[in-house]
Amino acid sequence: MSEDAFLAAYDPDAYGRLALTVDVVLMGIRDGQPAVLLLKRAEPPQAGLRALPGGFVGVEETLEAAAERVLCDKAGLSGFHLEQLYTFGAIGRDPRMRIVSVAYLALLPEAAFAAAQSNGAGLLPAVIEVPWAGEAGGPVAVRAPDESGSLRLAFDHADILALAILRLRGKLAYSGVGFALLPERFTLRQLQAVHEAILGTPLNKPAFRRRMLDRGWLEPTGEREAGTSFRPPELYRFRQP
Amino acid sequence: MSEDAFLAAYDPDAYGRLALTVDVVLMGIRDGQPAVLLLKRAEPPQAGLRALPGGFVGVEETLEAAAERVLCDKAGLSGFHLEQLYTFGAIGRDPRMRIVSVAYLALLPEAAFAAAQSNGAGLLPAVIEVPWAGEAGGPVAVRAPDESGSLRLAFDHADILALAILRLRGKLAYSGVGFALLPERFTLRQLQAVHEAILGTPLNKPAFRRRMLDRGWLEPTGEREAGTSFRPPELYRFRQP
DNA sequence: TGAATAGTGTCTCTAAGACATTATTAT
DNA sequence: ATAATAATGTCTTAGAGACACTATTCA
Repeated sequence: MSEDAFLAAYDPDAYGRLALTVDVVLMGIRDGQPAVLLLKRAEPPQAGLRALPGGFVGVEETLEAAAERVLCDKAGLSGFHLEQLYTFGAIGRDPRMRIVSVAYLALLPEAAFAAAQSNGAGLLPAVIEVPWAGEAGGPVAVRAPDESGSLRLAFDHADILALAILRLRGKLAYSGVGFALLPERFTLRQLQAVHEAILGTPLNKPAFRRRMLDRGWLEPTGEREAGTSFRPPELYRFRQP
Repeated sequence: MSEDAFLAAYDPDAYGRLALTVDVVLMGIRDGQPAVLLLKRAEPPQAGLRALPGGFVGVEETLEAAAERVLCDKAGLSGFHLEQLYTFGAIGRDPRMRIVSVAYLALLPEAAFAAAQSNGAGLLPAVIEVPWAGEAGGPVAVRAPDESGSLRLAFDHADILALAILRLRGKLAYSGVGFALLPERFTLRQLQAVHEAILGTPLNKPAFRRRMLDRGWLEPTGEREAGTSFRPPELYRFRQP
């Protein structure tokens, strides 16, 4: 049957219902480590587990608009880097009903990440532990800051988070995503710290500087960081090449 | 409102309906050029334009299963490389109703690509013209083989196709996707031709051979291509490292 | 002046491009 | 032998890692 014929004969009530949601990975750097903002589930199923903030997609709402709405409603934020990750549609991923979820990744600079906690409806930061050295990915552990045990994530949210880190790692080298985790003006040291946190490995300082400067991504502001001790580093700005 | 509260109060009939489909980019190499299998739309809207094969996602059906069903129903094929590309959810992308579509990319070796024409329900090959030299992407043109004018694609299918090529280009260097476009046994020349067709640029032979062999992806079969003239090239097999 | 951090110079090593050369087969 | 294509050797160049060095500021 052709798509048209199917569509012409399609009766939405003849089949069971299928819901579409977005889940947003709100990621930032906290104390030099990758971190994510999670809700603690109050109700069953999976009460007590941490979950990514999410919401249903309205019929007259773009997927991206739905993700922005979640970012605003749950974290009180707007205007940050947002990109689609992947769509999760396993049959039993939500025990209540068939829910297909489009996962989004939002990147927050340190200040916005902190602000989301005060604004937000119960969003709590969790440190992302990255036990794998940087290849094909694998399971990801999260823990509450200053605690040792790892938190369990609801539904398939651990998979979503693992994909977010993986995507971020992959895009870090050839795209400007790293800058979305920094304030408007930043030092090269801060930029390198962000890259090291995401990649989970130390980087070579001269090579890193060369790469970044040769890319043409960095615009020197001429200003230097105030209030620091010793030689104050130069502040740079991100310039889309 | 929390996700749970929303869900508890959620009445599927209180809102308008939103449909979920999959659209599949069936891609292969034809006469040394990237090509895609398209349906010619018989009915309005956009009758006469070419469209990607697609179908609705069943309530008890995985997204990937839906894509495989399309691959089987429309092209009579099964078991080929299939990966999710992106989810398209713009409001007006389909004029009939709100349809969110999860795009998939299927990669077919030359034989399967040809077979899909005879098996299939009106699938026709179209050559993908890649006018951009290899950077950030852009509009993609398709034309019928042996004709010069470019075909118009229905809905947002040109965007989907552009993303498919872009994804393929990006993954070619560091993943084994290229092998999905070749038969089980192939020569290094054929492999290089596939890479050149996808990237749209000639490659250096010794460097290409070194890269491929050093990767550990290639297993020599010890056999050589039969029926060719002059020195017959060695046949290799893809081995997941 | 010394401590601490910012920033650079330089050597080496690896990998890719360019180009030429050798190898193998059919006629 | 010659033609045609497969496969390799080698030189050069670009970029990354390692490491040591210089530069700048505060106490």
